[in-house]
Amino acid sequence: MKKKMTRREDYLKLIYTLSGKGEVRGADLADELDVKRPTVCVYLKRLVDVGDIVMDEHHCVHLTQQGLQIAESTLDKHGMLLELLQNLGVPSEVAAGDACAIEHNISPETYSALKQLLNERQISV
Amino acid sequence: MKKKMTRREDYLKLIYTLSGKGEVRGADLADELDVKRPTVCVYLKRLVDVGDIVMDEHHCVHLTQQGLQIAESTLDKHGMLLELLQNLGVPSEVAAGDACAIEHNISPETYSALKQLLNERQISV
DNA sequence: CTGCAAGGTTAGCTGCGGCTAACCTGTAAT
DNA sequence: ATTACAGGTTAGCCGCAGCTAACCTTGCAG
Repeated sequence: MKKKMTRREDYLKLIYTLSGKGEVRGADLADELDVKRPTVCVYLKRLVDVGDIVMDEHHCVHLTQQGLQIAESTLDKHGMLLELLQNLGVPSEVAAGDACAIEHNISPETYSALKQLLNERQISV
Repeated sequence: MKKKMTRREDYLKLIYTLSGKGEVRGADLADELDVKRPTVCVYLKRLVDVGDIVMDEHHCVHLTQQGLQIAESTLDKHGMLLELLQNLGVPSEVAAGDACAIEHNISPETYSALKQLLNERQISV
């Protein structure tokens, strides 16, 4: 029975995003994820263990190739879902929340089907 | 911070479904949910506490009005998602799994939007 | 150079939803 | 009537992802 790291994608997505704005520290993550610093500290050690990130000598977080791949994949799903829901008329705020909730749980098949649906609807505008 | 009973809807859905086939016992639930009997036993006590079910003198499970409402609402979402995904070409098995994963997390707005989308597509066949 | 504030870490706790081992109970079969 | 078995329950454990309190380590201002 493999245990699911339910917040893994949330951390990696955020690290990816923050990486575009400079060095990523635990306190930043805690702030954005709305959890406390010790929680982040402990979780980052697990992400190091599974090979998603590395920490440099200044405690800054960097994605590994593996972490980068997961982050990009998750952000891609998130973006697709957000666009689709907005296209369907769901208010942006609500759509963002739903996209976050759904993105961790869709199969490749559903991803493809929804993406194609989005493409059709965008073309037909 | 209210703790989420993440499996609540799964239990209620299943109790609702099994109720149509006779008395519902804990062992049946354990079997279907793929967890052990003690796990079910403990969880059922929590469902009693929150007012979703009652247990009769023979240890059989019955939905309260509240539990019934949640079960029906969840099954409704599940059915809608399943139909939609199938309509979009996602294989039934996969669609069922995704519907299960998504049904717990969609907002009323997204529900409405997806339902309307489904209606449009069904009409346009 | 010193000291404080910001941020990292550790220890120890919580609730959730699992598990096993062990025990209790009630019905059905011999 | 006895017994065996199915099913319910209890106790005690686990890992996850939170928390607080307390501590350690900086780096920067003065």
